[in-house]
Amino acid sequence: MTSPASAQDIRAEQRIFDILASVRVAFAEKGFDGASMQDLARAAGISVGNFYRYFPSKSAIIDQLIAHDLAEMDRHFAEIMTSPFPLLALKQQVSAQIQLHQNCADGQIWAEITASALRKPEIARAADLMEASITANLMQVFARETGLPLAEITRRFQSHASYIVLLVKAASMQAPRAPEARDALNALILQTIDQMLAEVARASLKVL
Amino acid sequence: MTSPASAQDIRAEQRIFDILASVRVAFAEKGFDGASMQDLARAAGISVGNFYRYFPSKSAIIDQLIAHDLAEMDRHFAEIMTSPFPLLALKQQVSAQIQLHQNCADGQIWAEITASALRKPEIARAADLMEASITANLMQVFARETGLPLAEITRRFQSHASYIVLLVKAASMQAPRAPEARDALNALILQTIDQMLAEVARASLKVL
DNA sequence: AAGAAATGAATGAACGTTCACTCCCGTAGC
DNA sequence: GCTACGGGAGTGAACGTTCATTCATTTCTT
Repeated sequence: MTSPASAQDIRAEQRIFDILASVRVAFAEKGFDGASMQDLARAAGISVGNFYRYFPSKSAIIDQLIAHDLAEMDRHFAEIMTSPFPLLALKQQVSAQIQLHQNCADGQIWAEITASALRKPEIARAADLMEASITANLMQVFARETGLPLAEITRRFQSHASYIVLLVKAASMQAPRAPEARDALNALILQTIDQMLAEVARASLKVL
Repeated sequence: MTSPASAQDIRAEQRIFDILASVRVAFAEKGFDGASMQDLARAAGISVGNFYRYFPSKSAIIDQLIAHDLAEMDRHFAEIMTSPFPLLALKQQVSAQIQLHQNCADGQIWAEITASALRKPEIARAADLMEASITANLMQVFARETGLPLAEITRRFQSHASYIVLLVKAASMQAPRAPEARDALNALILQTIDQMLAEVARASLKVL
């Protein structure tokens, strides 16, 4: 942070934070293309014109929304890393995320990001950055848990990390279904994730 | 089929088939909302106005596109069921699909369907129908392989089928990445699918 | 009063859809 | 053999609407 961050700036930042939270719902309901500026304005409770005081364009809103999600994800990982058993904390976090994402709008946003990342280079860049950040964080957790050097962890378990990301994303993007069917499916997904993490944990035992 | 299906009707059907194939690319490139009728017309090589001689509206095009995909999927399953070892044939089919979908536009279309199914009820209905059809087909394959009654198969392995569908979808929706990373990830996904199918196969051994 | 915050009507472009029209080809009348 | 004609195939300009964006204006805050 290079700026002095006056109280005014902080208030503006908080405002942007709030607006993004409101806007997220509108985007989830209608999609990035489908939601008009009117929709976003209505959702955020401000006028259309006022939007352009906070964001230079509609696509900038989307960019910041994704960046905001990335920051939050980093915060989660920071929490995980402070835990005495990071792998366990990770498991709990993941399990909670899968349950949670299906209830709030996050799954729809992820689906939207995934779809538009495949055709809009700018969003693809943001999505790649997010995946890279998450897998890098996972590498940190793995390294911490196993005591192995980061380079070796990366070489051996990068794909495991990518797979976990894929599974969490896919789980959150699920269409709503009957509770028992959803629970059974979630269980299978979590089982696979556990397997991946178990493979990582096993790598550390060999060292011990 | 109740209609006599004159030669003219057949030609029109073929025309629609061709148009859908062209339109699929345009939708993949710009998304369902992002692709304008002008874009679709250009992709199909016909005028905008002429489109409305074949489809009553833009959303009808999307509906028929999905219906067309479902029909093709059913054809694949019919092929699998004629094999002497359906489970093996299924494995090969799935493996091929995962490799293939990432190369052609199918992954982007799936992502688009997934995203818009979460917010447009009509598309959600079509997507549900597709998932139901695929899992039903998988149940048939499982029943054929294990010799167990369909009801028991469904009770025990419905979630396995849903999980396989989820994995194949997620695999095809992957953002492009380095070949070795992609292959490693695909291997993990296929490993999980193999596990699911192995669980099904094990059910039949208990009977023998 | 001064400046920041917020408004919503105005703007031109682009949207999905329609429609009056041309083109083409097989056939009937002469 | 030539012409007139019916109708399906195809066109692209025009329609009303909605879009993202701008800006002159008003409302808050201090």
